[in-house]
Amino acid sequence: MAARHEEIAEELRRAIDREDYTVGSLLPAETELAAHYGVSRGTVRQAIAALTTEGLIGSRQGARRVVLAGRRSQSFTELCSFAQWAHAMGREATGHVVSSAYHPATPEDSERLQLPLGTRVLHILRVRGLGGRRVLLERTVYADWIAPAVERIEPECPSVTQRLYEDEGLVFAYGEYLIDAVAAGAQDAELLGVRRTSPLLRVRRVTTTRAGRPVEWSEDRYRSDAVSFSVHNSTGNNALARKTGPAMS
Amino acid sequence: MAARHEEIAEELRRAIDREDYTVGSLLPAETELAAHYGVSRGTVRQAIAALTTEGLIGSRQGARRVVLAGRRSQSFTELCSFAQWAHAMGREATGHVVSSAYHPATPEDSERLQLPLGTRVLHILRVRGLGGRRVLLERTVYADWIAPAVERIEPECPSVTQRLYEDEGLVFAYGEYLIDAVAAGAQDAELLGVRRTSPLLRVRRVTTTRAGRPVEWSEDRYRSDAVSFSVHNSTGNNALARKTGPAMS
DNA sequence: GAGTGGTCTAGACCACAAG
DNA sequence: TTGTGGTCTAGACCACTCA
Repeated sequence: MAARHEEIAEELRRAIDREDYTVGSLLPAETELAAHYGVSRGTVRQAIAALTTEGLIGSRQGARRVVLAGRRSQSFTELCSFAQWAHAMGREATGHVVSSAYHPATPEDSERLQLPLGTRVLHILRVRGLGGRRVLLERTVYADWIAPAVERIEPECPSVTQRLYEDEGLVFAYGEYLIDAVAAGAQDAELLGVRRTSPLLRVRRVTTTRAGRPVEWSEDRYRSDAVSFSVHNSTGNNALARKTGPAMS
Repeated sequence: MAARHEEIAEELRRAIDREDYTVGSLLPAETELAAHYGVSRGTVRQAIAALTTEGLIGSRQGARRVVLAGRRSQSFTELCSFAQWAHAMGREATGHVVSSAYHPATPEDSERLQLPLGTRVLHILRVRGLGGRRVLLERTVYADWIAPAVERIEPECPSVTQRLYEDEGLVFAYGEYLIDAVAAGAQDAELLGVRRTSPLLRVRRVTTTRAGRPVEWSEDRYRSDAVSFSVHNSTGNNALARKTGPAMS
């Protein structure tokens, strides 16, 4: 059973999706919503806070809240799991392990995974497909404590994330993403079926458990004609930041 | 005077920056913090909610909160304003208008800026520099109601955002960003001083006022060796989403 | 000036984690 | 079992927007 504030948040999202509240229109006052749902004002505010961080509505003291966007963003799970994302869109995801090997943790591995230098970590190179087309190259490094479970997964498994949840109860809870563009190298070009020097969208990410323990870090390269990323941002919720690249520092 | 919960949030951020609380360590309990700051538990929770959406700390029911990251993300203002971002890093930003012209709003303009089809909107192409290097090409479309104010700004003005605030009191409050990679075209290559087909990071964005009124939309192309973007995300705060590109739809 | 959201309190009960 | 965060309430006062 979900919390009452989550139910209310979900009802409001649906109402926005249904265009009961169109983009640019005003939401009812907190007190009206509280009366309508039979809850206290605090609970309504909690529901509304969720929609605010999702970028769906905006507010200013003294004025009614405004509907900013109508599209529902996907859950964190769908962001972490390529297969679950594909499934939510009604498409089929494939996965294929190109190589898999243990290496001692480099200083970079060590810092990102919070492991001692030299710990044996598992490097895996995967090609991921969407609807029959190769769209993504994943170069992933797994922490030593999860590596054995990853190794037990068959090479063609479409959803590693789901398998790690089913087999180990492992849940991804936090992620940090660094996004830029790179030219396809020889290996990228061959595995993705694009020309060398084609532009690719690169995402370097670290994913951790609910307890803050890093599980994996990965460098993902997407075909730029197949995938893009979207971010909602506001004065009250600055999840996105611009960084200088290596050539500027 | 800032709200008490903001002061507390700021103190906690500084404590994390100072490494009084190191990454991976536990935060004091809510009740302890409430007693320490002499406020109620609700106020502490409000402060902590801010750090949570910033991706600095994580929490699970029943366990103490965990410090997830130490780096402070930049404000929304610094994301919107290239010049203010540069200034915060101790660098100098430049701007140069290459072309400026009115055009009737296309269906695309009309939808993104929520204006009637055919409204005369202002198209501006700018090259932005950072520390003497050209790093960004902005192709921006301004809504009719702000265009006259934009036209009055001199072509070499380093910060359009700041001028619009000073002259018009205009504040950017919400943004939606769509990020992917493209190959540099002939004009891109010439204006940015890179080879044709070089990978560029493309950001298409719409920015709106606090009242939810769209001000501008822009297609920005960054030299991929100069700039990247970072996003914090979690189960409770999914600002980031993956999208299929045109070639997949 | 009326209405609205922002802030803060003080207390209650529950669900979950960890020893 | 104990402590923790998660949920919810009922009320108060303030700051701001808008007619």
